[in-house]
Amino acid sequence: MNDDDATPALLRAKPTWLISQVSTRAHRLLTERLAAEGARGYHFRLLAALAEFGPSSQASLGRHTGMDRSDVVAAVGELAAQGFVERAADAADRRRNVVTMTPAGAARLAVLDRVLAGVQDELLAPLSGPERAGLTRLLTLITDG
Amino acid sequence: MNDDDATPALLRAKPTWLISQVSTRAHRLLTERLAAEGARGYHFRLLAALAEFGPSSQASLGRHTGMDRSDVVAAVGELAAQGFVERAADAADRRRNVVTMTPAGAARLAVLDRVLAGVQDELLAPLSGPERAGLTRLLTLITDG
DNA sequence: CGAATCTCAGACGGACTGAAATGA
DNA sequence: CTCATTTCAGTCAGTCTGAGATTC
Repeated sequence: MNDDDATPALLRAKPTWLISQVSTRAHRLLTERLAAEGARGYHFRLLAALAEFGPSSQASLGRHTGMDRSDVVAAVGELAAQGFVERAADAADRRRNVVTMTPAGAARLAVLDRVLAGVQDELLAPLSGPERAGLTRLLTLITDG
Repeated sequence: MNDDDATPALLRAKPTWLISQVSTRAHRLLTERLAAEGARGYHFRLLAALAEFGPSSQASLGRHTGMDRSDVVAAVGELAAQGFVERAADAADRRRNVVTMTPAGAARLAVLDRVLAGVQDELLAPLSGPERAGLTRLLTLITDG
């Protein structure tokens, strides 16, 4: 009963299994490291989108980040409460709430980006530099294909 | 509002993001294709463990498949109701339920393994043969490292 | 009118914890 | 007594659906 944690070969051989294993570990790492900063993955996603695309409606943020409309509402509320973004009615289209990143939000994004970079290093520790680039390339082929 | 589904570069560059994207797609494919056979991922995992390690206690199956003890109970119940496994008290250690795969279960495993092979092909369609082998190698390095 | 947006309220399956009962 | 096993109950965060109100 000591070798009881071995995975069946039928499972270990499947790329989908490996991906799901790695993804679970990545998600755990990410959640832990961000929680230590009092943040969640949604916060980084939203701030990154605001930094790249500028002030946006909440619906647009949802599309850019792959988040559900309901979850955008909640996460933007959290970021607003911390002073990292501001919510304001759009004068031109009053259906919309325009979300804008504050200077504090930009600083926050920089901090979280460093946390995320650390997570990449932890996760990919067994891989060399070229191997990491190769992995990124293959994964990108899949998501773009 | 047409290029509204672009992902921020800060996100796209992170291996953890790519892995999570690919994992989500893999999970969706897997769930769909297995549902078309009236099966779930847990069923394949359990049958594969039984095929490789022989009759096992439920706790042991949980360790082999990375499943939670509660979920093993439920999934074994489903497989038993379909006649693919049998549950019997262990004469030697009566705390245990020994789970045994039936001939029908072995046939079921073969069917599900073919379904899973098809899912790999769908997911990795953009990759060449050597690229698929390379991806598997890198992912294995991460999980074993 | 149809379509898009914001918001809340709850569903839904997956991962997990606690605890009780049984027996080694 | 301590530990492992089975089982049920229930928690918990993440994802998503429905519906309503508003505005284009």
